[in-house]
Amino acid sequence: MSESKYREWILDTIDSLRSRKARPDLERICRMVRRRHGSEPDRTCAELEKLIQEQTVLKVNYKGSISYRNAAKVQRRSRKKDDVTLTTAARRSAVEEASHSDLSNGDSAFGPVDQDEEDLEADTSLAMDTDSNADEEGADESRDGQDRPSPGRTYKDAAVHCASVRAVSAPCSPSGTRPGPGPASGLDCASFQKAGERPSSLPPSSPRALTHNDWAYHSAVCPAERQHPGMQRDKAAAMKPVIHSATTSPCALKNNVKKEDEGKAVDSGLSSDQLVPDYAAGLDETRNVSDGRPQALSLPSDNCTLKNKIDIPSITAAEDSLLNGGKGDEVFVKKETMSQNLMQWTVADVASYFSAAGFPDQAVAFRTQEIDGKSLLLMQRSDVLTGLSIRLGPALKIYERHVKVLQRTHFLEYEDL
DNA sequence: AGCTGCGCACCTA
DNA sequence: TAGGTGCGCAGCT
Repeated sequence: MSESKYREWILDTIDSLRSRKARPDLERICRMVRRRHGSEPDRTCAELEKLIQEQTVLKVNYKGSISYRNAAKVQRRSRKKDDVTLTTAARRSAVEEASHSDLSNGDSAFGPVDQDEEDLEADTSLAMDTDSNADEEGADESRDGQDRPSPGRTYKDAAVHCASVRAVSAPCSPSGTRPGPGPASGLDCASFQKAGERPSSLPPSSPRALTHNDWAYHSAVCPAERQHPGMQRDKAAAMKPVIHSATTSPCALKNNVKKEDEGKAVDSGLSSDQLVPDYAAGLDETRNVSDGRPQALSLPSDNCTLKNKIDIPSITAAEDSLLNGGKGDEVFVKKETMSQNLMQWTVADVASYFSAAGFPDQAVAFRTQEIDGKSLLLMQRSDVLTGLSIRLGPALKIYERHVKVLQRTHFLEYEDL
């Protein structure tokens, strides 16, 4: 309701700014929305964040400053390359359809996501400092406590509050500090929503869509990393290895995955575009992984169908491998086992899974909503974010790290079989 | 003062 | 060459 209203306002505002050749940045958007509709900048900012998460709006770093794009329009731009990407994209289509169909309400704002990002996923981390982590956090705060008094807050304050991004992105700004040499570096942080976000039929705002120096951020998820632009690179670099080892070690994928990654590095050169969806989620995940949490997620219930068959890392690795062209048999086997079971998960299994994944509170919500394996496969982003009445933070993590991964893996496997 | 329109330069495909 | 983007400036309210 009010959300769609905001969505409309914000998109109109972005369009309006664009039409008058003004940069659709946070400040202008907030100002215009306020002037036209009387909405508080904070609120506008929060809503904008949501739209970014949905990819209805793309957040990009263009010529050194943050701009927002109406994803529905951006995506019209580049199709050619998308066609190329379709190879992989097509495979995901099933999942993607499921996860996006209602999300974007036809806006098809699937911008920043593209397999390119997947390709880059690993390496891109280097370039991603740009991001807006603080942003997210700020936005989250706004969301959590929207009533938060913002007396006398100016648009700029809001901008700062919501998009500390700017400060953060400064380092990679135009002045040439963009991480990484040349455009190739532009691609970075990709991964975040990497796979599965875009219906194959929507070549949308593939990275290419945002040309120039656009960097799309998915500002929703990934916080920490982005906050420290300076250290991000290092951090990311440091993490990379962690990711792999942590991810692969448990299973036989190890070698395959590693090779894939090497390949990725190369590929990334291609897609090097500018799109930089917040891939922090990935890093975030990484962190968890290294913490040893989700990864070795041994399924909780003893009687459940999942039992010891699944472990997040293996799924992820398998997926990565798959999405990147990996063909390790082991991967397939693993996945097969996993998704067959997924169809058989009971409500209790699902709850146990999330509980074991570190979301005990949210697991209750799944149980309450009677989400079993089949339902889980049908869940869309919006279902997870809003349908379970769970907090946005964990909801995002659950969706991006678990639901989406499970769905993707399941459908991919389905196609492969 | 703030909003709007737009010429123009820049950039990518 | 076409099309997207946005700076910078002038005019308007």
